[in-house]
Amino acid sequence: MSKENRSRYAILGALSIMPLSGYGLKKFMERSTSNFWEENFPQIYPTLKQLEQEGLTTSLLIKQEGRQEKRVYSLTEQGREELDRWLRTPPALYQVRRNELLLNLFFASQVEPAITLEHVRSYRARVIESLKHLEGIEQQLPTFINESTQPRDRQYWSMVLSYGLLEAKANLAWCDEAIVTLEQLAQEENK
Amino acid sequence: MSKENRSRYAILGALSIMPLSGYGLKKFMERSTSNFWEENFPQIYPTLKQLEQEGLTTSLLIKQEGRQEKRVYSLTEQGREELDRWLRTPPALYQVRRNELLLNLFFASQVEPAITLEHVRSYRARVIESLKHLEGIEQQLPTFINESTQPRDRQYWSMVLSYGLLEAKANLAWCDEAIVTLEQLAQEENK
DNA sequence: ATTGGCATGTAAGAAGTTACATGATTAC
DNA sequence: GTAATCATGTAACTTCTTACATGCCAAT
Repeated sequence: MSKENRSRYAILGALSIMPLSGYGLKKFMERSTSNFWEENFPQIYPTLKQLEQEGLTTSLLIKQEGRQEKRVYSLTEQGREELDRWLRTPPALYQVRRNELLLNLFFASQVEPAITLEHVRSYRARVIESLKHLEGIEQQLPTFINESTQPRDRQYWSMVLSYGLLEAKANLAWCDEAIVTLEQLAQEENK
Repeated sequence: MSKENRSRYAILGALSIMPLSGYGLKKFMERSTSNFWEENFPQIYPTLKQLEQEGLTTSLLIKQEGRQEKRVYSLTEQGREELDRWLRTPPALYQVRRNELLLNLFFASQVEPAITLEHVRSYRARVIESLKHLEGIEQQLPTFINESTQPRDRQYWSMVLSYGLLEAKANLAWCDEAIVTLEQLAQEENK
């Protein structure tokens, strides 16, 4: 439909690994791509319907014992082609990602350094959390592969993971540096 | 008005450094915060009007020789308080930033490694560009200060800059690592 | 003449988030 | 009984981007 809608490709990509229901798609993303890509239900369900209308997916109602039936989607040949076409297209231009912490810091000379120090400290805590999360995934990668049909995915997934790890480590290093600076500024204030 | 609208604060922040017109605001952001925060005209002009209605800014029509007159906005006392209140609020929770390159890589086992290699190479070129840009700003920082009224900004701005530099260097290191891996995968394909 | 910078906006559409709405089963 | 997980969606709203629209001045 639209040119910029990349949710389609996230969904086509996931379905290329295994057929999934809307709910299953969300769970799949939470387990795998959540560090750099997520979709919510209000995006997933309408998109799945639309993809089916366009002939890129087909769905089957699966009956389950003691549980609500679910509609499981899989890629059609056309869907695979569309995914392939997108994979060959250079990813969108570097778009400025907004960073509210940096925006805050940019104007932070107007409040006491102790305030900003707190902001950076809690950011640091989140970076640590995210780093631990990624290291957890790193150890589970070999297991993750068994579930997947394509063993070649492993190398790609570990590249993606490495991106996150390097970035998190850089962020952590920055936090430590910034905290030292802010502690000094806070001390100077108290004199 | 709304809870999540942070464009307001980017604008209030910029005006706290110096009074600016809508056009001037855009230029100011391009020169300073563009690596982590940008606003477009369709956001800037309506927001400025709204801020004035709320009493957070006041404006003056400035006549210029041989040029169209401009409306220059500055913060009111109330505007300063609103900015101060925001500066004291912890920046929004870590929100997942979508990364289309990583999404592409995650599913990239389905195309030839040479394709993905090209994507990473052009990403690398953009990282290098951005790194050079940041290093340029680093050298201009002392000059930048003279224009500003608040000399204390310098330390904060250099912290913000350092964030960008560390991140860009981490991204670059990742690119080099990924390129080696992809070159190997591409060679294996050719055997 | 034509490009680039200064200057201000509107309209329309796309994208994304939050809240709402429902209901079954399983584990504690 | 109550929280968590499975399961599917809609409505409303906010936010953001692109395209459109205009016009002056300075420099090449």
